[in-house]
Amino acid sequence: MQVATSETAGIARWRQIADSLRADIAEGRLAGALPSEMRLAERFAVNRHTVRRAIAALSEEGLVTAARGRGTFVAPRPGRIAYPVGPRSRFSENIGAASREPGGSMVGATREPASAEIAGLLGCGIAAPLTRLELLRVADGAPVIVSTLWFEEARVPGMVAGFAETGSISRALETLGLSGCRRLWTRVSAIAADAHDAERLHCPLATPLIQTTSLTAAVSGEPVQYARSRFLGSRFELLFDHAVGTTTD
Amino acid sequence: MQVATSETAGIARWRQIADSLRADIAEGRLAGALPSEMRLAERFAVNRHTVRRAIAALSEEGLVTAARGRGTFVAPRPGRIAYPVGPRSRFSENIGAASREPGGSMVGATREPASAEIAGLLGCGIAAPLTRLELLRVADGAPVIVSTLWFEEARVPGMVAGFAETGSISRALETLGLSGCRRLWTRVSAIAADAHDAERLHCPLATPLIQTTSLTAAVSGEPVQYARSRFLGSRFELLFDHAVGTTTD
DNA sequence: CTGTGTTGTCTATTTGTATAGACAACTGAA
DNA sequence: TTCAGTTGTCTATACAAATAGACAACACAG
Repeated sequence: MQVATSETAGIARWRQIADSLRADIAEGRLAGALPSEMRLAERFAVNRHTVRRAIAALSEEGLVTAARGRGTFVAPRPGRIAYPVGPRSRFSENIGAASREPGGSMVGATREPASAEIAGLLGCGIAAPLTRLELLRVADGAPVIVSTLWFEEARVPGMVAGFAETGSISRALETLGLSGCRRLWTRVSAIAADAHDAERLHCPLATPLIQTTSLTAAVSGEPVQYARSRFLGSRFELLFDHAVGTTTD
Repeated sequence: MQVATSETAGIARWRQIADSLRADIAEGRLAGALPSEMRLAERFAVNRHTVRRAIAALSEEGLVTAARGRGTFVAPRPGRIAYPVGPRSRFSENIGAASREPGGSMVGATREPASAEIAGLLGCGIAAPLTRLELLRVADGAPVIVSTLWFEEARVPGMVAGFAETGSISRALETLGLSGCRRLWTRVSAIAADAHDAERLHCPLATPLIQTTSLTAAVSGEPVQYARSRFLGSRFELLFDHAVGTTTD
């Protein structure tokens, strides 16, 4: 709720106000009618036009709709999706469980040599040929997750065609005889959306994203997939249940 | 690596460049000497002065040091701390395990009535008196985590004094006969640092933060603590190990 | 020592952001 | 119908950001 008064840290005041209002909407602190432009201008200690600029941005994103004479209203929009993450959690099931329509598509596929990092994780040779897939996941038609997946070609061949045929990574793995794969671990950090991801996710530049990396292994324990995903922070809350005791200690 | 060319989305070009370079540094893609200002200006398709402005910001943050005639260099700085999160993971142990000096202080303590949300989580009455603590955690003297903790006073009395005496939440709980507490679950999202947290964490406004909420229970299963924490995204990577199988499915 | 490369500083201009004022057009309650 | 409240639009000005050019000061290799 605070807007930097003098030093703006390179972020326009209107953008700060838009971000603040967006966060309030995401956290459920703002719903229905927004305070009037004049009220918001007082609250944020800025000129009314600056508030208008912020609201215009939110309107463009579809988060609010303004009506002359009546006010500005938060558009009906689902809150954060509680997204469970575990050894076998899957996008379609999670989204379906949240009563959203899951969907997605492959937006890129390429072949590249394994970097030292990925080689170490997948247990393959440095520079071994990898298949790299770029997936865009949507919920109710809106893009929400961008993922980059890496598979070693020798061990997991034909994933591009497999995904094209089955529309699902786990089903494509199954057709390769790799059923029962499980995620070994997930690492989570937070980043700001760059122009590339912002375009894919239809969000403003520098929107906070949850970034995860994870390693998935076959039943044998052999790593089969390394993935890096970016979730819209305002749309997701990853849920890790410690009830059975995650063995980090 | 892309800077918005025409429409800046309310984020100054210098800020975008600073953010991009900061991310590269955080991900280990940039170390030692940075490309020269002229080279960076070419890469980002901006005037050299704009690059200088970005570097000035990073220099202010202590991420880089510039030397006339020699170039600009990434300051020695630890990468991301892999921070395990589980039922019993604790700040001091995690930071110590990462060979950093843990520290911290209570920066705020207040009493407030339980909101419906917190009442539901802690299993107490709405408007029941809560103790709310604000903690600032540092690693090697640098602030890295801001946490807000809530305890029901009737069940967990005197936490302010307890933390003041012991310097630790878990030890304060132990003096109340609440040993063996465990975290039941952790939820993770990503937010942008507001002016308040930015000041506490000594980071630029809107820096991406990992936000977690978690519920901790006594051995009896009775909830004793609800916490909300904000971690610097560039300094942390939360690690969730699924090896034993987190029961989210 | 010279020349190339790099950062640092200064001046100037253009563009974007923020502020200000005013009025139009619409809404909804009294 | 009137009036207070609200958003929408237009014009104008001040300040910050971005760009441009030039030169100084330093580093380092040949």
